[in-house]
Amino acid sequence: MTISQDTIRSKFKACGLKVTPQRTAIYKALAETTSHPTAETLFQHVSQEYPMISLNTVYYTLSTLKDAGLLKEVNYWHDGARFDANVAPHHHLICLECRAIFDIEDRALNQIQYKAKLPKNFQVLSHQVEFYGCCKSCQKTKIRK
Amino acid sequence: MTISQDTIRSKFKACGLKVTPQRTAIYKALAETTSHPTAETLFQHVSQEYPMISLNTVYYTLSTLKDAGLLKEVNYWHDGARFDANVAPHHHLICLECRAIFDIEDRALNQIQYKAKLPKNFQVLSHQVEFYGCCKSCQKTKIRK
DNA sequence: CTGCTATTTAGTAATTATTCCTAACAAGGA
DNA sequence: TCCTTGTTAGGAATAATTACTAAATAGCAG
Repeated sequence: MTISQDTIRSKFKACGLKVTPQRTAIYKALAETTSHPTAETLFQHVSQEYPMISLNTVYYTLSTLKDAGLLKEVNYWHDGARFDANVAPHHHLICLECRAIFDIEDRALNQIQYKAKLPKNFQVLSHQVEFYGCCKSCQKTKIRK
Repeated sequence: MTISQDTIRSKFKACGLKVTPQRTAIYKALAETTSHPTAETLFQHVSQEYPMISLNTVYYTLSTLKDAGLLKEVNYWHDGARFDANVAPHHHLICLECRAIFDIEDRALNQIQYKAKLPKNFQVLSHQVEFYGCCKSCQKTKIRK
């Protein structure tokens, strides 16, 4: 799948972002794959066309595009592992403000594996549902501001 | 909530793990909280009782207990962020072997927020379902071994 | 109870992913 | 065309984690 320069241009314009070659190349590379690449992978890809590009620029650009809503991080959490001695299947509420994690026990959520349409050639071993939002105490803090 | 030394001892024995004071303290700290702490947080907590403990030991222990199935990582992914230009709600299949990520579009999964029993005082903004397992090509590789 | 061995621990160094800082650069409006 | 501000490149700094190694110790065999 390809995406035209014009399409990218208008997306950037709509977000008030300048249309630079590097930014365009990074977004294009991401939009034309379904492989959910890392920053490093994108850097290597874009480096072929722009050998002078810096990894820093890739990070900066990804951050900007994310703030603009043009991309998402699959794994919201790439910093600091978080551990849990509760090894039974359960799910989580995650506060985007303070990064608190709350448990959810819900039988229906444990069963979704059997209700969703999943490809047969992928062997599913477990699953986990993550709800993102704002916890009770952060809601209060926000109002204060 | 507290967990007895004996309970911990028998859990370790059942997994063939030696019962050491440090390991016991780390597991106890984790099992007695629902806060999903980081390695650093656990280190600080256990340091109060064992001032000589090293952060390294905490990592080693967490890794060992994880392999033994006595704990889980909430955020399987704490390394390398992965990006996606598809900002529409969708879900993922994640291969635990090669870390490949595949998209799942499933209307039912998009709706689970309204079916699950969630606490009212948490403001949910979005959610994501992650299925973990083994992708097609890694299944083949495993058989070869 | 004693000694042996493999596992575990602590300490240090190395690695990886990411962010910070700054000066040069360039997109796009005036 | 010029200016302003956002963007880029490069180098340094930071944070989380892993690697390496020698000393310590749990738990088994005798």
